[in-house]
Amino acid sequence: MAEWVRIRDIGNYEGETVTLKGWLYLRTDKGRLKFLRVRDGSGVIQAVLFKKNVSPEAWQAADELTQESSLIVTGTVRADERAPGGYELDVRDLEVVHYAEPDYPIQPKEHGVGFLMANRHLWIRSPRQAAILRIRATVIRAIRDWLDNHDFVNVDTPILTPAAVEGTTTLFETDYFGKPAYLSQSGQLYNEANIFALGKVYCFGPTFRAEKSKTRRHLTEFWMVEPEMAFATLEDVMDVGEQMVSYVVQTVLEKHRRELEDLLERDVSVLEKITPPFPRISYDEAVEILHANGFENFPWGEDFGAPHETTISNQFEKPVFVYHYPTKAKAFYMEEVPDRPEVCRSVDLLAPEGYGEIIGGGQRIASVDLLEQRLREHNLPREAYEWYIDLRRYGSVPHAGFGLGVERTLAWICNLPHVRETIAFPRMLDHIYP
RNA sequence: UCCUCGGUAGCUCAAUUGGCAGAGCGCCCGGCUGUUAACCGGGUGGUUGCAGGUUCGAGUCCUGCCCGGGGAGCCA
Repeated sequence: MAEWVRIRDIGNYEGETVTLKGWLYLRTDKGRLKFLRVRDGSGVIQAVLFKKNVSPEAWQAADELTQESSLIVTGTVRADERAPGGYELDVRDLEVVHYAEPDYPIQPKEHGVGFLMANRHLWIRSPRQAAILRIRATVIRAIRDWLDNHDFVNVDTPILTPAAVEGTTTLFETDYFGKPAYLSQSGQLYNEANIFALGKVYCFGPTFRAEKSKTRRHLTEFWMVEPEMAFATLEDVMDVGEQMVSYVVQTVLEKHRRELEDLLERDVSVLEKITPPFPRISYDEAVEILHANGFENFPWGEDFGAPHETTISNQFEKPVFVYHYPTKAKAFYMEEVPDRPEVCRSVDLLAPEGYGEIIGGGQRIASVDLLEQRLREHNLPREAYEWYIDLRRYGSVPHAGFGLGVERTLAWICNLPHVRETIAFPRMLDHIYP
């Protein structure tokens, strides 16, 4: 057998005889000539069989190949403009590992999303879905690389959390040795403890929200990276956010330009513009934009819904930071703006093209008194927060952080209609199979 | 939870005013040395989501239920 190579690297082997191991994606017979579209997880290539060039056994084997059969092919790599991808394999030998049963449900044609989701375990084999999953891996790695290279320490925060931190209506409850426990919605509060040990930290893991949300932007289980920094302010959050997001986008462009253009039909020119700095506007300015663009009656003080976010982000080519939200519209731990307590030092980053909020964060309350006041205002059980209050009692510092949602970021970069395509097995309201 | 659209062959869909259940793809058989979701010929394929009702007659009309898509609300 010749050297086993990956299809992605096939251009390095022009004129050489190589072996590929993969699955049959598509077959076209033309008499004594067969075209086999073979994929191996790294890419797809067209293998060409001429009857006169292979053994009768190999020809017979190829004749009986069904879609998704696994196979090993050996042949010569040849550049050919007629082949998708520019290279094809002139097959000399073919071995079938397993004949797939002839009723593989997913055809290379249009299918409904309900059918595809029911067959998600097979759908991920299609080139477009596999490309998204490869880009997802690049996004995650780029995030980690950027943070690791900027002195952030990765500290894992717990997924099982104790009772009733902020009400249980949006938390998944589980049984913890006879007591209720809840799947984590965020690692932020634990991150705030970790920065006092390590300065700058991040956690990166799955988070769970039991919200009855049924939109293109919501999953019940999704992945979030949450950096947190000691001796930091709202402005530091925006600085880090725009640097990190830009690095992620440019890294994806560098590694996946061809997949973005060919498989995802992404206009990469809009991604090329994603470089620092990002526009920064206040909540007040955002409300003015709404008033001038069809939402004349939007009341100051309300949080933005999806149509509002889209209208605001459509004013810009880059993601836009919106800061200083009304204090009442945000979480209890947000630091207030000096001399203007009705707004807080919070920030959201809205992705372009209507993809919504991909970052939410801000500066945290540093004072014991203000934190205790906020806990009372929000009717939160003080005993559950004793440890959190301690952080303000022993060397409190200004600190800030944010969370970035992997799936929404990926949906935006890949220009996907729905976040369900950004993860291999999405968990949604009413969908937990397969 | 609310609004809205939908459910017909394995898939994507059609079926006029209530009047014979259809096509393409897939799959099976045959043909073709450059196909790009090939093409040509033949074959295969149905509890019209479920239950009830109106009617000589229901995929079509009515009632209830189930399931799915899109959106809203919700959303550290």
